[in-house]
Amino acid sequence: MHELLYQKLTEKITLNPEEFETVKAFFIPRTIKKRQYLLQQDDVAKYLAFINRGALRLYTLDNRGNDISVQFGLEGWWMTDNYSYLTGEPTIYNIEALEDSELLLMHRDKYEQVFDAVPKFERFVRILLQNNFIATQRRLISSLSLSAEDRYTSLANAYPEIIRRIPQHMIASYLGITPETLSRIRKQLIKA
Amino acid sequence: MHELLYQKLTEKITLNPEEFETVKAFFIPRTIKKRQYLLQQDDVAKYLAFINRGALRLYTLDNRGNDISVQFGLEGWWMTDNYSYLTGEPTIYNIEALEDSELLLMHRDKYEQVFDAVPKFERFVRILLQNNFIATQRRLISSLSLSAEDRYTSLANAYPEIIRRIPQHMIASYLGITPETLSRIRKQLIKA
DNA sequence: CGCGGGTTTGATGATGCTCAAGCCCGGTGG
DNA sequence: CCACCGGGCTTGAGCATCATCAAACCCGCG
Repeated sequence: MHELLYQKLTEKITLNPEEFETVKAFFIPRTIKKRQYLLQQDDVAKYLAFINRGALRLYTLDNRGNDISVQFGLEGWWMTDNYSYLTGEPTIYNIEALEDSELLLMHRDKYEQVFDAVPKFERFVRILLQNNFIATQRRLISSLSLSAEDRYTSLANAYPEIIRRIPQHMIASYLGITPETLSRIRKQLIKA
Repeated sequence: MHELLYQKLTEKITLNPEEFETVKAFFIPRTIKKRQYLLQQDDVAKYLAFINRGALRLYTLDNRGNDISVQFGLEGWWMTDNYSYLTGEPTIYNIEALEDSELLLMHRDKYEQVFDAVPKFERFVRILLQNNFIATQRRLISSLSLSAEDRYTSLANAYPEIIRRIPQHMIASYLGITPETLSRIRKQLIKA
């Protein structure tokens, strides 16, 4: 159950067995079925989720009620609304399960405690935040400078797994285009 | 010279006079003239800059050579390429002065040392990174969901100072539109 | 005074949206 | 086991938004 977590942590920081056991004890395993929610708008993000198996989506609604996919998560990825999780303010996001999923959850009450118990874990979380920031900035630049087709192909090259497992209309909203446009782009690409 | 820095730090963390003196000693004052560069593509971001006076712009070139404004900075703001600054990898960005500016610079060699000397400062930097991430995510959502006109008006409402002091074609590239389109949008808005 | 970069204006065209309809396919109930 | 939904994907036609290209204008600076 915790092998993937161990692998992902030790990619970024070195942990001896006792330290890993300590960190591990802070996580609550939970399964969540397709279409269930881990977080809903106006609630506080109580959990930081590590995805052991399955697929999640973080999205929000714009002022016209359109659904915008902000982030997807697959095995080995982390999901939460960092802002709400860290500040305790209500969130503007929703996190839903797109497949039956196994999660490891860390409650926000424990957040400071883990850092005291295993200081290296704080470094890990900072690296995670940092990487999220960099990835979001790059995505912003592509959304400002690339055509819809280029944005799709670069997503498909970087994360083929996302294309395979995530419904198309959600990928469309992630790219900032309509489902119709994405359908036409795919048709174009198959011909070429 | 350091009043604005003091003010900005104490908005987020509490520092006693000695602690502030310690932090202050880590910064190098530097003036930079309009059109000079603080950072150029393929270099390593050696400095984290606090803007005491003036205006800076962080931008990059897309694959067609178009200039994209990623971030602006005015008095009281911080500028660097966090990725390059923290990892030591070469940057893909440029930072140029749009006005004659006064900066307070912290060299990346000192970065870990300040944290040892004044641990609270680390908290400050994390809050800064965090806020950058949240702001970038929000901007991504607007760029995916709002029209060019709505993006312009919300920027103008949130940061009128930016509109006043930054050349129009740079604001256009920040919004992901051409200078011509921005000119027409402004004309429209004046009529209404 | 004239040069040159930035902004404006106009005409045209491409990209992607909207609205509407049909299709495909998996899930549900008879 | 089959028929019938219903959601998601596709297709088409017309349209809005924004880009491109070209030219004129404006104004600060040398």
